[in-house]
Amino acid sequence: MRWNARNHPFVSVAFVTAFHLPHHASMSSVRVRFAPSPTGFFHIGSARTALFNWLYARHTGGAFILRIEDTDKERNSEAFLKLIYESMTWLGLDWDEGPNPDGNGERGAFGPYRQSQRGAIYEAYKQKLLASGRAYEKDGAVWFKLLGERYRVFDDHRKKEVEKVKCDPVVIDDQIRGRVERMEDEDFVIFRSDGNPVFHFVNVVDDIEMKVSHIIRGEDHLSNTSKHVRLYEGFGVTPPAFAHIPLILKSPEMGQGKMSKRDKGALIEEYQQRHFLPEALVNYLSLLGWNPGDDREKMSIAEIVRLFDLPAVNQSNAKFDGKKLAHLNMTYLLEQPAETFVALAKAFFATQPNGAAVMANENYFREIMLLAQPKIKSVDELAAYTAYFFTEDFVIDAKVKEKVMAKGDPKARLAEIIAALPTMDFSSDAAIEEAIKKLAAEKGLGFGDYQAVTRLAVTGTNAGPSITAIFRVLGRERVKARIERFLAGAQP
RNA sequence: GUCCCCAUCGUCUAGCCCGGUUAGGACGCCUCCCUUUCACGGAGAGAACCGGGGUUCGAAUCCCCGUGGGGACGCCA
Repeated sequence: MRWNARNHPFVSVAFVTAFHLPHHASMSSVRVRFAPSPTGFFHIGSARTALFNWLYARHTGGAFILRIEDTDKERNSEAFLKLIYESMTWLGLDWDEGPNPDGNGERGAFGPYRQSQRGAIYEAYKQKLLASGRAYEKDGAVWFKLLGERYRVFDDHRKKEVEKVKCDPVVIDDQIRGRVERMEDEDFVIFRSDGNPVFHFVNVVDDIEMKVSHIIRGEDHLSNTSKHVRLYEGFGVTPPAFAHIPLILKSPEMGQGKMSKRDKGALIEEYQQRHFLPEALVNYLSLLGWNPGDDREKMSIAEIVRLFDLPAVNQSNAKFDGKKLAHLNMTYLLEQPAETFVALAKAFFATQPNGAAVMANENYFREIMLLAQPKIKSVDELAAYTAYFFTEDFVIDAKVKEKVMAKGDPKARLAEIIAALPTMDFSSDAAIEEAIKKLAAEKGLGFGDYQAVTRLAVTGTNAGPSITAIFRVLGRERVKARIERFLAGAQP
């Protein structure tokens, strides 16, 4: 089915209602939550789920809750917890309720927001089920009891006999997928024999207690939803709206299946370290499984917030494309004001081993960064792209050298440049250009005959800012020294 | 194996609900232009309706069956 729930008759009323809702209306009853568990690195799939929840909350003027699902004592870690706060903050996904971003204390009227601190609540809900006969103890664990006739059957997959319950299928009216039916026909554990509640149980209890109105989560949870709906029924509570968003899959060159933590580009931390612009990442992520319904791609966060809605979310999984993300990052970089870009560059070089040396001369640094701004796709490319400005110890690209030296008499051109250098006007790019053009004209040559070889000698590459800008910034003496050294063949 | 979800260029997608398009855009790739290299920018090329049946004058669009992809089947979350 290629058309989506935007057109689904069941949700069309909800769509119209949401559409006419004033943005950031204070009276919105929408409450959504992002509920990660601090058991691993914060990856792109989690970020996208968080983003869609955040977007929906901001679009409707509802509340965005961060709840920490730290019931797995074995695998939790404080470091991963901190990473959740940091990554979300970096992405600009601020939450209205939940632990404070610095990890000290929390905000919101429905806390505590860490499941590890909600034991008493879970216990009370367990007692409710026990008292109403919807839960029972077996093998030291507590099980949720389905209603219906029981029978036993051999399960091929699990290689054992299991007890099944005859009951009606659970019907889920998903905001994105429409009507989904699924059979839930086995009792399931809600408290482990070690006394700890399991995910399905705490998830539902918390969503009830925190008055969550829309559960927006990955499609991998769609098959859990039938369990959750049965639990809501068991508590006598109407389930919230569900919206299962498509998954992010590996790109074809990465292989098959869901994007996993081991895949290149899967971790938010990675983009943070590479100094990607968070707004570019957010823009890209928003386009994975959603679009504004027209050809717009580059959008400000505010615009995405305004346009985003659940029925417009796609139903099919999307493959991750690092190239498109890089392109988007470049377009954002291109439009940064000079001061902002220089600040970005400073933040990046502050993390580099030679950063202090590179930034030693403020004006020199600034000029070079601005020369590089229109040329790079991400800030972390600055190190390699501008390296030869900050060291005499740069390498000559062998392949480029071979190519450049093969044509004409490049050594003669270099000698001519050296000869012209002492009287060359270095006051502006235009003056340098004029001088080189004059030299070329005298020899019956063109600017290009000097450009490539000079660039090779002075920078070691065939890519970079204009050669005139390089001359001016480097200064007469360094240009001369570099060309002389190149002619002497002293470099590797 | 069982159940659930999904299916338009290599990739992200528009079009599908409400049948009639030269099937549109973007990334990537290629060519050309601009140009002082490399980028940017501009122009263009190439590139898709998974297959088969139906329904219909007419199907990417509606229905069915395959196939393919993804997910779930834990005292993980």
